[in-house]
Amino acid sequence: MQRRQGAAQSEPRYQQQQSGRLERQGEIKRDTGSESDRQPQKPALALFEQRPLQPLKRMDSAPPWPRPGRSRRSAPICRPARHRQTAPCSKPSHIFTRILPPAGPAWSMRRARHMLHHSAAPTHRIAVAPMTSKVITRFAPSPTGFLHIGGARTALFNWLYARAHNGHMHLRIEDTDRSRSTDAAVAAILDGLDWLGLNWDGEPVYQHRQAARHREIAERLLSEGKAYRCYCTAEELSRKREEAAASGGRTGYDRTCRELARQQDGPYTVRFKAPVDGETVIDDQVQGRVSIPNSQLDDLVLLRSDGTPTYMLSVVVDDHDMGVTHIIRGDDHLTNAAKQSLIYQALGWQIPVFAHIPLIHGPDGAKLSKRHGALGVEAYRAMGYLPEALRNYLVRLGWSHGDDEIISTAQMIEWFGLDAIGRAPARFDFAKLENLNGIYMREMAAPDLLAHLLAAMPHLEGGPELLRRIEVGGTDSLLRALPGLQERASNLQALMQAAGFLFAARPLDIAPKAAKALSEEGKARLRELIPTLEAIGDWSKENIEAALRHHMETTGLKLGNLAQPLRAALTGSTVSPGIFDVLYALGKQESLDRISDQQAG
RNA sequence: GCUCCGUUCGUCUAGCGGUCUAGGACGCCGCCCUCUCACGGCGGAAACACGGGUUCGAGUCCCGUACGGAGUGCCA
Repeated sequence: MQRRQGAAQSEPRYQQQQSGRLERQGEIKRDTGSESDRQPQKPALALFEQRPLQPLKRMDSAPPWPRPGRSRRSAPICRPARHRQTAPCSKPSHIFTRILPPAGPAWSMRRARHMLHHSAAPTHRIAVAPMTSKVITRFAPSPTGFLHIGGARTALFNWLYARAHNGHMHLRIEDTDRSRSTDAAVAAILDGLDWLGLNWDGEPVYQHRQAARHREIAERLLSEGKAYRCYCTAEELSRKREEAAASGGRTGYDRTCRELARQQDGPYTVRFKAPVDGETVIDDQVQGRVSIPNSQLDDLVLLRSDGTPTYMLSVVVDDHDMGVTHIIRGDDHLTNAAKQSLIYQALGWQIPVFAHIPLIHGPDGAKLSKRHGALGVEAYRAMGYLPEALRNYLVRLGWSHGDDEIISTAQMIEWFGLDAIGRAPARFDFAKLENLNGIYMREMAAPDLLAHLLAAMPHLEGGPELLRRIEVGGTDSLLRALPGLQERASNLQALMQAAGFLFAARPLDIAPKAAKALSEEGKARLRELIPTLEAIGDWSKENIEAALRHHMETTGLKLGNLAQPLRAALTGSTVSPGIFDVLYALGKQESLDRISDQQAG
């Protein structure tokens, strides 16, 4: 599965183990009540002893059996070990791997950026264990709001996993709750994924359209005696729940209707007949082996009293029908996985591989709320972040590959694996995103950055207006200014604002601070400079700089004395790219005109 | 309440029983570069939640405590 290369010789045994593990998934351990009948938990050590003895330390390849997870309390034997660096690389090193010193001092960011800039798509795919079936993941958002950042990361992980295994990622819109689903939300999700570059395979599946199929499965369960009709009303249920909560008892359904002898009149829901005792085990690729007492699992509702299917039924049926092999989703679904396992079993269907990833928290450690960061991805676009930077930031939230920070999408696909996902929730940190975005912006070739900027401008604050001005003035000056601009901005919004002076109407508005530089003395210096500038034939950066430096030599001025008034006159601000760059970007005529404006004013 | 999950610098993380005097990144502080602002370079402060246990040896394994999170719907 998410094995990496380097352990080919131990593959068969691993496979065996793997399938054995899969079979155990979702199994129900019947609790007979008598101590002697109870299956004793096999200690980890006993399992090891059954295996051929091999030295545990310093192995050249990963051990063929799963090793204990980090702090798995229930059963520390299920999680495939992380073995990232333990296996020797059999394939030609990837560029990043190659330049990473094994244990040396930190390599410079400059070097990282260089690599980022020059890295090509990997030519060698990682060797993965042969799959019995193609990997199919899915992203299944409910269209009750925008695509928030946590959902975006879930989508990313699913996308990455599918791409890494040459599989497919499907998109399913979970809209079984018709009253809360909106078309606008669906559009926002599609648009958000599109912007983030997370393309899905095939057509999106709209869950509510499968309702007939879901109902059919519920009927089947009913006829097989694995589900039953429940005539309790919603009011009764909520009253019982409140009472139970008040008395500190179990809050689940009390199973009043489970053993009803015959059908009654009136509306009913269809409930799943869940096992009452024992426990359900799920083998999670991230959380490890988790067992949940069946007493915690309810006789959940499959069909509402109006005949519509609930989420719990729909996911199982759809995931099965869509051939989903790996379910990667937020760990708020962990207990659902147990419930769903029971349904899979009742239906005799193969249980997919589960991977429940921890949620993203806000800066204060609490669950993300709209107040702090649970913005839709379109908000990140509006703040001027690059999709590839956001992807890089997101993938590092909970997943890591050694000390690597700058990870191109091609590298993510090559390196991504479920085994390197952490179990602790991460907090969202704008400062780091901003930094990452700046790195990506600086590394981008000017024409590419220009394309990104232009595409983002309709979404930026003040972007549409500037866009109109750019349409009139053309992008030539912008393209010339970009190299100087791009290393001064860490998001497109700031970049756009910094570029604003290029398209400002004459005479410029001069900021108060800048006005100070345009004292009488400053203006006089500019006046003296005019002939020098006029004399420049070929308006190239080199010529401009040479002319200015010559001018300083003859006048005895320092660059600082000249640059600030010039900057003020040219940009109306005290902050701008290097003054030679500004002159070059603006062009000869515009530069001279702006200087003249100040002489008049 | 019950069930499940988690806890390494402020934040994201590396760590797979000895190589940990705990590494990297962001942020912060200082210095350098410099025409402004940035970029960049160099340096610094900063963490194994707590208590037991296992072991010759624990950040790493086990148990407990504290704290945090999730679930506990005719929501998804």
